[in-house]
Amino acid sequence: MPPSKARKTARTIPLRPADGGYRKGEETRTRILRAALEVFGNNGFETVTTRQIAEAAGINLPALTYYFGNKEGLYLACARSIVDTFREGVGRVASEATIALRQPMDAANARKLLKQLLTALARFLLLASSSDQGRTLFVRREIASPGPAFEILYGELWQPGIELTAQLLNRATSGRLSEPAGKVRAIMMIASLTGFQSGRRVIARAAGDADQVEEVISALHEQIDALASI
Amino acid sequence: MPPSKARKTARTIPLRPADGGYRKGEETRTRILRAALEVFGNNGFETVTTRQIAEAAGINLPALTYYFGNKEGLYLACARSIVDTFREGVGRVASEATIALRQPMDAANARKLLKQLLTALARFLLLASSSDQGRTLFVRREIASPGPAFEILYGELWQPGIELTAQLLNRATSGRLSEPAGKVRAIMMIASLTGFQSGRRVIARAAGDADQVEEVISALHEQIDALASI
DNA sequence: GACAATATATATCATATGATATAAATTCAA
DNA sequence: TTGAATTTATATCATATGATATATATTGTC
Repeated sequence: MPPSKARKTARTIPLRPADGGYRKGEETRTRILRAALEVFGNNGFETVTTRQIAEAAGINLPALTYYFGNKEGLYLACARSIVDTFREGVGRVASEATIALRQPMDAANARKLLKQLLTALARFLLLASSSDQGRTLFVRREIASPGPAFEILYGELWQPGIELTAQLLNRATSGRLSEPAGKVRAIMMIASLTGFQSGRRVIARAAGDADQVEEVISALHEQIDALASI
Repeated sequence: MPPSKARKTARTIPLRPADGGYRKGEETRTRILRAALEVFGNNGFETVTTRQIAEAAGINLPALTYYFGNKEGLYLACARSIVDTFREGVGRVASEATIALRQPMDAANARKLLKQLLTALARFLLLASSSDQGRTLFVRREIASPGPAFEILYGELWQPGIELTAQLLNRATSGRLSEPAGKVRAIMMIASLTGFQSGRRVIARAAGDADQVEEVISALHEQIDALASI
């Protein structure tokens, strides 16, 4: 992290706005973003160099500044993009569960919603193309040791996700699982998913990707079913 | 990562051997190692600067070279130290389980060993002083996106840990859980532990640290009990 | 097709960083 | 106490990196 060049004055050349401009510019912008998502997915903020991203995107270095201001700006853009992707993937199910929670709900129904939510999350996380799996690593890294994008990812993904899951767990056990206890278990369940993605290296690729995912889902469903007899 | 200074010739001044030397030197060595463990625990390899470690250890920069050769040497020393600590913490239980596996074992007994193993791991991970918790982050980081210490941590901790757990799961279900399926679940269980440590921020500190750990253990025990009726 | 707006490329800068050469200080066995 | 072995400190280096100034090229509207 060499130059931290205190930026006293406002930047002379303002960065390209995300919307206006020529079409080619828009394309380049997304090219950079995609490359950055891939590279930042597998390596932390400081590990990645701007030149590395530029090369991966097939552009030159100043283009990065032109489109995103600086390295951190690009990193934050990645975080926001990741949030959007998660919303596309599991936002629907999450919203339905959130709405359902506003009314009374019997335990069996809560368990059903919980299964739907975690199944959707499992599929979204584990069936993503291997180049897309980096986004989970990105989130995990920021949550585990906060970097520039922590606020965004924690506030938009992690906290709401845990809270929703915890509430469903509370209903699923007819309140026998206290609120903090529900959070503990929510974190464990979600961590078992995201952690699986990183730790699966031990498993022979032969096992079959889809089979693994189904096994993961089975395990989660069993846990949820077991809640009935807590 | 500025100078990568190709080291053609052998180092002129050999690094201080880990054993011989004066007593003061030995103390300094461990001071540096402890500081590095703390700093590398919370930040990745490239994020951490050697000056940062030197300051944390209260020594000057060349001392780092003198004792560990270079940044990577220190990082690897941290990894080896972490392996040792894990062995102190859960090696006993793990060894017992490994030995027991050499003979036939009924499912109930396998579940008992599994509970012992995971309980020990949970206590070791989650009841560590907050400055010691960094070691789990260290391991998680290396497993998730391999760095200089991957080989050590994967080979000495992750793989054997997963494999042992998977075998116990296999016995605990009287073979109904196939070998790959067992590995999937082993990874999930262990990831739920290590991930909990990182993701627990959401939970109000008020909840009480020890209570959280007991809740984690309860959840694991329930999962293990549920194996009986798979 | 002209020409303002927008986008890309080249060259260069300042600095934080890992590392070393070298000198001064400390330890401890004899 | 002396003096070689060992440890600590000072000063300095080479370079990879984030960023900018500036020039050239491209786009699309009139």
